[in-house]
Amino acid sequence: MKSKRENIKECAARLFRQKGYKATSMRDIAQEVGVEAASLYNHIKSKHELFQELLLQMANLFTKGMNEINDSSYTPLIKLEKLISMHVKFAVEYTDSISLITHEWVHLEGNSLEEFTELRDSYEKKFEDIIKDCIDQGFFSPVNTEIALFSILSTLRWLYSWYSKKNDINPVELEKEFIHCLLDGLKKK
Amino acid sequence: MKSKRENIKECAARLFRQKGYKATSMRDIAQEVGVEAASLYNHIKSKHELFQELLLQMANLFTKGMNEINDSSYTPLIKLEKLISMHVKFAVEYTDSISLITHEWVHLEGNSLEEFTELRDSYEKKFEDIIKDCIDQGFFSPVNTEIALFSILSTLRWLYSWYSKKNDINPVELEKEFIHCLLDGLKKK
DNA sequence: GTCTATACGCTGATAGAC
DNA sequence: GTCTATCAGCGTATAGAC
Repeated sequence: MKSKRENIKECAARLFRQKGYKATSMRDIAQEVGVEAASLYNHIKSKHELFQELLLQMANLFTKGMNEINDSSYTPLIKLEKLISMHVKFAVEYTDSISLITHEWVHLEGNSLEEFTELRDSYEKKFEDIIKDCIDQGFFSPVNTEIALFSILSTLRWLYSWYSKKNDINPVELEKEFIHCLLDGLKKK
Repeated sequence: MKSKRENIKECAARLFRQKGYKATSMRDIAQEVGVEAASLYNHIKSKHELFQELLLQMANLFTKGMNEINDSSYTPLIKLEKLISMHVKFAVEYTDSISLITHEWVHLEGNSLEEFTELRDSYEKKFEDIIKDCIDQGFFSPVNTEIALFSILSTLRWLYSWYSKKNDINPVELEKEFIHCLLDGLKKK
């Protein structure tokens, strides 16, 4: 059974995604939940708390997934495949919250902004290191790792929007296509 | 000499990018320009007019560029290279306004929203058709054109943010790297 | 826990003096 | 064209009855 608080968070995520954080009012959220705005404050402290919780939860999920994959004994190439698979999985499972990571994080304030950007930067660094390993170990031809990272991450970040347009697509199929499309171009011939 | 109106638009674009459209107030813009908020209304009709002008201007630039390239007699592969080159050029030249295209267009209203999405959809369709031509004429191996389009466009859409982080990079070099990175993976071996 | 009532700051925009 | 003064409306959030 979903708690009232969980329900509020889901409604908020949906609206934040559709209209943006700043353009979504507490009255909007209340209407979506089916109560008056004042009642929301029995379950949450503020609008911003709601927002930062959504964002940091996602950032922590990605960090946890990255650490598990990175600490494994897979080859770096397999690690990249696992990472892509994780992004596809999250895009399907958390379509709304995940959109906030790409678009709305600028509205974070204070500690939560700092925490978020640290998690993100550290994630990106680990991702790039794995690409470097792929080159060092002869899986990839030598490319500009920064551009390769940037290109892969950009595509993965837009996955959620693309998936919501075409949700007739089988996630397993999607994953296969993406691994092929993002990695095969980098491989040594 | 820059008109006052042009100056207001530039200041607004910078702030819309940094804080988002909804979070930027007319008083913010006025401060950046160096006047009182009321004075802005001698040059513009409303905040939204300012916003939609910035967005539609960029959308029309892209459409114009696409049409010129598409109507040329280049091979589809060269057309793609020209398109990437155009994206790099615009990302360098219009860094602020271009960010609005990716992030802030949801705040468009009425006719301007309709006009914008039509321009964007038509742009994407033409882009995909060129990719299809590349496959048909044997430049690319047969791939899922939708995913290829999506992957290329996602990367190009993030160019501006990446470029603002690393503006020590030579745009000409950048262009070469991107053409290599985005197209070589698709080519027939 | 939910409601109604309300505080009060900030918003986009206008009126009218200079 | 720019300013000061001002408006009506909406924003988040709280107080207190039930």
